[in-house]
Amino acid sequence: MEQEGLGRSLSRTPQPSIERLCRIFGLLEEFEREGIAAVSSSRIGKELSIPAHTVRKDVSFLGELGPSRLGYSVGKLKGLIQQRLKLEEPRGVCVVGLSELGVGLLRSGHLLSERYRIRAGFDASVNRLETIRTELPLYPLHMIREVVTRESIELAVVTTERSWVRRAAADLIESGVIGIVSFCGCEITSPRRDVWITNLSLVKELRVLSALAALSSESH
Amino acid sequence: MEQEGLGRSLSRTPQPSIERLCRIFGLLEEFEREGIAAVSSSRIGKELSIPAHTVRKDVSFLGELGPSRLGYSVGKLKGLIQQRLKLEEPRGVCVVGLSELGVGLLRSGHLLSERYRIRAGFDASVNRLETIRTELPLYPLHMIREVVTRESIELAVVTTERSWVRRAAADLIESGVIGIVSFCGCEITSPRRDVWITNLSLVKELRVLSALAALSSESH
DNA sequence: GCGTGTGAACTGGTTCACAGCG
DNA sequence: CGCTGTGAACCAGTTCACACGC
Repeated sequence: MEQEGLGRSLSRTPQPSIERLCRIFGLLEEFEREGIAAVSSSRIGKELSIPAHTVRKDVSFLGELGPSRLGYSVGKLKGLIQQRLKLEEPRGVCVVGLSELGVGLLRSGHLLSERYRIRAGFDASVNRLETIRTELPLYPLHMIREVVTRESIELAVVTTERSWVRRAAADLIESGVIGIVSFCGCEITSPRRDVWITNLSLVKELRVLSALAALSSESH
Repeated sequence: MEQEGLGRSLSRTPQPSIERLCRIFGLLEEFEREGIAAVSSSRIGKELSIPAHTVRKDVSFLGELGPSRLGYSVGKLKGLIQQRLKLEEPRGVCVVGLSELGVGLLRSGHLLSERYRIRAGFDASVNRLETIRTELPLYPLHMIREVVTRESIELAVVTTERSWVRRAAADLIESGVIGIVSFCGCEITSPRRDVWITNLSLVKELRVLSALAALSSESH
């Protein structure tokens, strides 16, 4: 006797599938905006460079979608992903480190889904804080714990310089953040199993691209 | 009779290994800066959350490192990765799309390795171009082909809004770019096998983080 | 026909385990 | 002994192949 349908847990879904489902979700939002009502696994696959059978397999991890064999209903599939991946509830976000890149992210926050509202910015330098013109509340680094707790911020994007990241991450985690995107050029690892960290690095991406290009051209 | 040592091609190295090697390379640069001369596979692994044997396997794809059984020489390993992954030659970079995020990236370009120099910025709006204060040369979008060719720019970071990405990517590719990092919130795919594209999206990362957090807490 | 859903088969990348060297 | 290097074993995730519904 096992749990069925809605109740089944996704905990044994492979992480790559979860990531693809998040990408699919973003694509479905676009389709919805364009007024497209139904979409096939192969269309999704083409758009995201994922084989159609992989799309179908990923979707099948979500459980029952109900019958409809002429492509997925954009709305239904989007709703299902949202529900099963717990993407419905809005989460407060903060930006830590307000150098050029940090400010850029802060200011482009309106491009994020409205589910991820930027609620605060932090920087080590009070002088710096004063020069930044924005309507968002800005605070010095040492107020992370107070503010993150008060505003129940759950996600953070960190763009400080190397020497500050670990400290900032520790403070964030202590204040109950559940996920961190680090964009500092160095990598940090999570000290706790219940806090997830993603490291992004433009240099790393540029390196991978040049390596791939160089290696693929090398083999004729 | 097969090719040996220096000559062996990396073309059958798994792509995940190539990516890890690029991350290892970044770490080694840090170690070098800190004056650390030797480092073990387990140290590297701990720093990057990669198992030590995977680090060793990845390194072994590079071929001969020469004998030294008490950890890797930071300098030698860095040199080897650089050479085998063709990371030595500097590559010109441009930023396409100068909204908040684009300007942030443009302005934080000095944080990139000096191998990746930003040589130009592009935006659709001439008005916008005029308001941006920078020493870097800025151009309207329609000059991509001319400028990219002239300056032999090989890599691009694109942060335009959705509707412009594909056009911009097409122009970039036509002008000989070998890799594109798209940071537009939507995904684009490469029309050519010899041009590599990486899609980055902050929203996607935030979604993955909340999904992982929600799912892992769900299973007690 | 075209499309999804899914157990079963497969495979590339990871992991193991141990030889070899300092 | 610790640490690298690597063929062989393994397995998670992908891919296949086919049942079923429109």
